[in-house]
Amino acid sequence: MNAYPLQMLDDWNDLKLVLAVAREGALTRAATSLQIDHSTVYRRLKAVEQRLGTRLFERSPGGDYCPTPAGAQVAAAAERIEAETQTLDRAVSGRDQRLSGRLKVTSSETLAYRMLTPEIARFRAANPGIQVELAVDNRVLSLSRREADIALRPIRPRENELWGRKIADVAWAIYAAKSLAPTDPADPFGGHPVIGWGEEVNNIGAADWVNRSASSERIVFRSSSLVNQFVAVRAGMGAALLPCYLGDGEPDLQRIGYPLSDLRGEMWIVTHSDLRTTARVRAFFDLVGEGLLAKRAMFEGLTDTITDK
Amino acid sequence: MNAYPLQMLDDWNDLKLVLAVAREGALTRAATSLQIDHSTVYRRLKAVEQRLGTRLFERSPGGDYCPTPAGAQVAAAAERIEAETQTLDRAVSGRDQRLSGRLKVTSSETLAYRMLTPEIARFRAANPGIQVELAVDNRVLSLSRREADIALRPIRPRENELWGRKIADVAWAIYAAKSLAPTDPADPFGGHPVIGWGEEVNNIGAADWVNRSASSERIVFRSSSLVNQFVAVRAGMGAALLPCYLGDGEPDLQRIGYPLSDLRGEMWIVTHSDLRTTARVRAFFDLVGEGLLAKRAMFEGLTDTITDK
DNA sequence: AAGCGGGCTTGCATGCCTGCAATGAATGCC
DNA sequence: GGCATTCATTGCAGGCATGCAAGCCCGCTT
Repeated sequence: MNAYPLQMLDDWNDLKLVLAVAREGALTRAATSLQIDHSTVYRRLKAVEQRLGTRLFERSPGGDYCPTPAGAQVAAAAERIEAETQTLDRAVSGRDQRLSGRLKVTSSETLAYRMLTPEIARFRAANPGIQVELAVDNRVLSLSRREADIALRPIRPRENELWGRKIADVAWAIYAAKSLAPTDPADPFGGHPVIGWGEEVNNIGAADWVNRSASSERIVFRSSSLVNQFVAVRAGMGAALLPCYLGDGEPDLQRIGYPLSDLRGEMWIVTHSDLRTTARVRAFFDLVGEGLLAKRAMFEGLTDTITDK
Repeated sequence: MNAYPLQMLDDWNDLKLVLAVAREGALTRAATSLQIDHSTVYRRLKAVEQRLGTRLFERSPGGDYCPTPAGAQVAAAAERIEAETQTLDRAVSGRDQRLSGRLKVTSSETLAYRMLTPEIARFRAANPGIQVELAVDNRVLSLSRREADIALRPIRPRENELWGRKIADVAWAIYAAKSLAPTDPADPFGGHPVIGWGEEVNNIGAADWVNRSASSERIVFRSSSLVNQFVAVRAGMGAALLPCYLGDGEPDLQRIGYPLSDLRGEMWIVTHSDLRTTARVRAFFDLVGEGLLAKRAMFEGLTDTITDK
């Protein structure tokens, strides 16, 4: 004579499962997103539908799982629950005072390539208990969804649930290999062939500038990766617009002209405000933040002799 | 280089676990409420706290688990999630068009004793695929929390998330054993000793009436169970106020006086509005509802010869 | 003070769930 | 038209969480 509710959904993980299938539209993709096997998804979904007595997805041949009204309803609820757990996850992590555990950092390619790795090495030496995971990704990973704990970004964060500090201004300049003799001092690119961004790249200040300043036929090599552009410059392929912290550190390169005053960006180190009290996040902010701050001159293009004139 | 969020709470059932422990305040009780073993709760909670890096409960000796701020936060979120799943559970059950599965019905003691069981037998015969579970409980089980699918209640439902139909008015009268000779025709209890409710019973119309109408010393036997009172009447212990559907069916009893016009109640069959489209709920409403409706005269006290005068 | 009882903690064997791998089916592409 | 790819489905073996049972600690009672 118990009064316990008769729950069909007594396993809350089933909701997660349904959500994943609804999002991905296929068992296999849902499985990879959940980091479990296809067959498990298949069997558990079957069990859930049987228990509920309702079909949650319409199976099209070719493996297309389209949610039924019931399935959509379940997925919607699961989505709300997911948001709840994400908030909770950050909140409880904010109480974590251990200097151990995982720490996921994301940054742009170039920053990782030139500036960040030595700082992380220092951090690791000081905090051997913390496993650092560096996600180099030119996409902006979501700190709210906890795709990373800390981001190093070339833009000032707008969302006010984020929290961070400015590292430095970022100066940009044109670079070419020293072995390449300038042919036209009046041209911003020194008369060299130009290395630029992919045609499809928009809304990035540097890419827009290059597209405006060099005619399409001058651009002999395009890459959406700044590191690739950098390598191309070093190989003497032409001139490219690079952040000074990337170009100045390379002895074989030289600047063509001064840093471009209208391209100054800002480098920020950012976390979610819920995580700023987490011990390992704070430690990273302190150590790496200070380390990068010490290299401020590098970011701002003040180390090169040209600017000293 | 995955961009998957780093979730500490990747197992949503952990939230359920924490909620249960927070609610019960002890591992053992939490375990029974979850219908799993103590040791499992112990180990899983330990694992969760370790993964989160935060203590969720303060252990007092003597086994008192008091939530820390973090634990309270988790429990609060879990509570919201629970509400979400309960809503969802009803919603998806509302789509269940099978005439199979479980069906939990709750009713008062007396109704089950006298009227309901034969109806359920009829229902079972008509729907052999449905397992009926009858929770006889004088507490009002929550249909919203899905402690039952269907309730038979002696009061008109107030909450507008509930849905139901009125079966009949319920008449009450004083009954005594036929073997007991009435001593005082002017007294509502015929001069007999009185059988009444426990002193602590309030807010039940019948109980209040008896307490008002009979002095405390006249009441020779008290029980919070109407069925017990009924048995006592049958044993010749005295007179009691009983619903007519309970008293009239018993050949050894006789009414003392007419049904009390100021105690007419209403018998309702009720479900959650989300469940009214569920096939097995609808079937129960149709079959049992009709069956009880056919016995309306019994509820309204119209079968006894006294009222025919 | 000693016995008792409730609740937490831990070792051990079982069983279920999971991952793996093979099979089958369907679509798109060359 | 055949091949390659993607996805669903099912048999099978291993591992991990679970339940069971015993041990332990603490507070309460007599």
